This record gives sequence, C-alpha cells and structure tokens, in this order.
Amino acid sequence: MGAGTNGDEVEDTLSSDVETYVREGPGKRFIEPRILFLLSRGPAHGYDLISRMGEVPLPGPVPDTGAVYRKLREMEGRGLVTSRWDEKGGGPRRRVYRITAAGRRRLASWVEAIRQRMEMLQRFLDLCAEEGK
Amino acid sequence: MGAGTNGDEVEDTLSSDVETYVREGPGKRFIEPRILFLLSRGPAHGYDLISRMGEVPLPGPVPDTGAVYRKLREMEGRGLVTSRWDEKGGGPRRRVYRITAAGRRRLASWVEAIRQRMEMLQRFLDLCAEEGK
DNA sequence: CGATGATATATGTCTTTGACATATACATTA
DNA sequence: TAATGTATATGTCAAAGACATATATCATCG
Repeated sequence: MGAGTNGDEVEDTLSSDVETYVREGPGKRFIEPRILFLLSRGPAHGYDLISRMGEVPLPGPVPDTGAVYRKLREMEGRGLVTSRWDEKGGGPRRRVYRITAAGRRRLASWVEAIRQRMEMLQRFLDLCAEEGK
Repeated sequence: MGAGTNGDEVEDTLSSDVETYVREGPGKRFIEPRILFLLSRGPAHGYDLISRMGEVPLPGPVPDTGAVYRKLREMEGRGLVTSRWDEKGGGPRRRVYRITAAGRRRLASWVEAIRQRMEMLQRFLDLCAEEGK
C-alpha cells in the first residue's frame, strides 16, 4: 500500500507484514490480534486468555477454545510468544504465555493493517452514501 | 437451475440481518457486498462483474471467478438478484443479473454492518494507541 | 480450413479456518 | 465417591474460497 504520504517511513521487513495482513485480513474471529493484545498487558495462560477474550473490542463472537490453544502453539512456533509450565498453585498445570518482542511488532503490524483496511472500508461507505444506497 | 426468477420479492425477516452480518463478517473477499454494490449501479453479467470487482473499494484481492459465479447462483436462490440469458450480440451467451429490492435492502444491511464493525475496530485502535502499542 | 485467443459460464477438488465435540487430568467440595 | 470448576489438548466435520479444469461461442490470423 503506497500510502507513504506521511513522514515516518517503516522498515521494509515490517511493511511486508502489514501488506500481508491488509491483504489477507485478521481471520473471522481475530484470534491472533486478540491474543497479542491480551498478552501485551502481561503474561497469561490459555484458559485465562479465553475467559478474557470478550474484553477485547473486536467484532464477532469470541473464538472457540480449541482454536485458541492451537493458535497459541502455532504462534509459539513462529516466535511471537513463549510458554513455560507453571507448577505452583493448586489445580491443573498451566502453560503461561508471554509475548516476545517479535510479538509486539506483530501486534503493531495488525494495528496498522486494521487501520489501512478501515480506510478502504470508509471509502466504500462514502461511495455507497454518495450513490444514495 | 432454472431459478424461479420471481417477479416478487422474497420476504425477509430483515430485523436481524445487520446483527448477523456484524457477527459473522462479510467473508474474506467481500464477495456478496462487492456483487451487490456493482449491481446497484445497473444490470451486468458475471464476467463483467468479475472484471470490475477491483473498482469496489474494499480490502483484499478480488475474489476467484469460480467463487463469484457460485455466489451469484446462491444469491439468486435467496432472491437478492435475478438472472436471464441474453442472446443478442456475438460471443457466448451471457447470464445477465439484476439486483432486486431485497438485494438493495441487503446491501443497506451490509453498509450498516460494516459501519458497526468499524466502530468496534476504532475502539480497538484507540485502546492500543492509549496503551502505547 | 484449422489454430489460437478473448469472452463467458460452470464444475471438480483441495486447503485452510474454525466450530463442535470429546478426551484427559488435577483439585475442591458435596 | 461423585460432581464441579479449572486447564490443556485433540478428533472430526462443514464452509469458504483458491486453484485448476471443462465447455462453448465467436473473431482473427496464418
């Protein structure tokens, strides 16, 4: 997305992430953006993330639990989060996740991608209003 | 599918169209909104719609041709568009589509759903900015 | 004439995403 | 002991859509 009309240029490595996300979208349930957002506030385990998914102001219902656990493992494989088992405390073991620096950059990419997608959506709304739909 | 090309509109319980679309989203490629938007400007056949998909200011690449033809038939089944064969003129036969009144209402529902989704996305962006992401 | 290419519609098949259901396990409480 | 809440994980299925292919008409080129 050209859009380079503003002063602050972004590194190429970053902007290619943004382009990909603008193109492909965040997925039906915004699973990755939701996870990165919640983890940017502090470490948490999966069940905890799932129970707080609804706090993230993004459209649609919260994702399925299975989808969240699977996405977390996949994101760990991509280096966006790390995990370790937390033994202390009663109850079943918890896998505690932390966001990495790469994960924070990824969240920033999502924010920028969402911003760019919103610009296009606004153009669509304007055009529809203009044509009296 | 002979498509009961109806003269009459299909009655919708349109009360919850918007809610459904806000919840489920427009699909990865915005196929239905793109089609309804283009047809709101006038009748067109599938190939024509496909070649003009890129004119619609919505995020992401234009959808696959197969997906468009299948979606058109499905939308005809739901009474959002009607079609008839256009024989005149050289070249292969064209199935010309027209938007129905129900289709126009559906486009209006999409516009409202997109507006509501954008409001939520804006809240997300605001929250991210506020927390210094 | 036959080959090629643009126009036009349609179907076949595969991958990805995520929903729904189930499995496993620990700890507390009834 | 059984049930309940917490916690992680997998099995299976359906839907959406990508990619490839099939079919047909007509114009143009050699």
